[in-house]
Amino acid sequence: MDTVLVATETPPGLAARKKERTRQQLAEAAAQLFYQHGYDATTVDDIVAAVDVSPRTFFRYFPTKEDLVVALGQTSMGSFLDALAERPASETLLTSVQRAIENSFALSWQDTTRVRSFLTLLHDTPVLRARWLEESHHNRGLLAGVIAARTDGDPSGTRNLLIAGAIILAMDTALQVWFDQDEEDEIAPFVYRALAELTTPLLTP
Amino acid sequence: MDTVLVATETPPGLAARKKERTRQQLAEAAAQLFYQHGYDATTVDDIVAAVDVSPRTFFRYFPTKEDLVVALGQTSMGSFLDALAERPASETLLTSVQRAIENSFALSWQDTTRVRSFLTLLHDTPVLRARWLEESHHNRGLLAGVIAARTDGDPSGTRNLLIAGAIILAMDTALQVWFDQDEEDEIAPFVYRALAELTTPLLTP
DNA sequence: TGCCGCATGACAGAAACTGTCAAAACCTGT
DNA sequence: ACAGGTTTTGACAGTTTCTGTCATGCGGCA
Repeated sequence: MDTVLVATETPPGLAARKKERTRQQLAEAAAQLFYQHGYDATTVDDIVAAVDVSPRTFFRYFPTKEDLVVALGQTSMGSFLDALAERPASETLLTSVQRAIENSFALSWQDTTRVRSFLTLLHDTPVLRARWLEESHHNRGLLAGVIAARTDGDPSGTRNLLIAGAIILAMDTALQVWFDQDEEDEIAPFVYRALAELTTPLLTP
Repeated sequence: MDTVLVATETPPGLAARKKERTRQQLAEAAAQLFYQHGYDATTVDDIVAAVDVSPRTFFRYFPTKEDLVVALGQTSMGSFLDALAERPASETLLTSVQRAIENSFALSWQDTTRVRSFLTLLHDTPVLRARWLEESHHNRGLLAGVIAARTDGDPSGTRNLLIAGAIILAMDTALQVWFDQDEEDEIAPFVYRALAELTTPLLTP
């Protein structure tokens, strides 16, 4: 996908590595503090104090405090879209989606306690939930693009937008239902079940 | 539209009316300013100056500046849920939804320029879009409750959540598509078409 | 080593909120 | 119409999030 097999590959360099490290440290510190004291009770000053950078620097990494939720929720939507794009258009979209999930989300769903922590944070922080929904909305657009490439090629067509939305909806709903039941079962089956149930939703009397 | 023919009716009282009036004035002033200068360029001070109340008072009516979007987007979701709840469970959910829409949303969708203004605001103000999505998320929960009452009575069941989500999804998508095409056609048909297309989404190869 | 560029820190400041308390407006009963 | 109780409002101080700006410093490179 990007620069492969070039011998003189430039390994990110010290500066780039340091930058990525700071970003990770900020996200991690924020996660701990959020999970411990809650989102509102945690100030940006608290976060930067834990990493020992200036508040100004924080906002160079994250445009807003809310945007941390995108870093914390780093599910592998990118890999999912890549995986889906590579599935043959000859198979059913439903199976393509399932295969793509197996090679992307399924991995991040292994760590159920991590997922549960994140969902808990979303559950009782409306402003973060809003920001997360906006992220889902964005991802829906990307997904519509991938689906369009399989079919008629129109990423703004009603049908493709609907299908993309439905897939995101199934994932969201499945996570919600998984979250509501307290068992620490695997997450993936919930998603597959939700996807299956979507195929005949509005018809029953 | 208000207080007709009842002599001894307790008309909300002077205070209550004044309060409602202030709320409306704030929302209206905000709408004008937002549409004219944009959301970010409009400060709370600007809004309260137009209505001549103190900034502190504004936050007693709207917890945050973002919450204005709920007042501006006052589509008749309440009436829709009421109307849907009164439809007989014997008819298809799809037709129940259509009938309910005819008696609620269809009316507010008449004013296409108003709807377009609102959608434009949502379009280029991510933070408002996020807040609006959160509102939709909330409404989805209410809708799931109404649907549950028609069927198995479990508002947290996967199926009911999915169906509720799908209906909201159809509306959202329809509005989006209507917004993207520039014609000032009626909105309702777009929604009905989206609802119809949802009945067989994931099956095509 | 010396130069360039980008990341950082240290301000100052705007804007969105929040708590608190006194003044004003409204409502109730006489 | 008026007194007393309740509710709403305004004023003020303070916190928190976020932004512009500029000087300093570190990493990259000749």
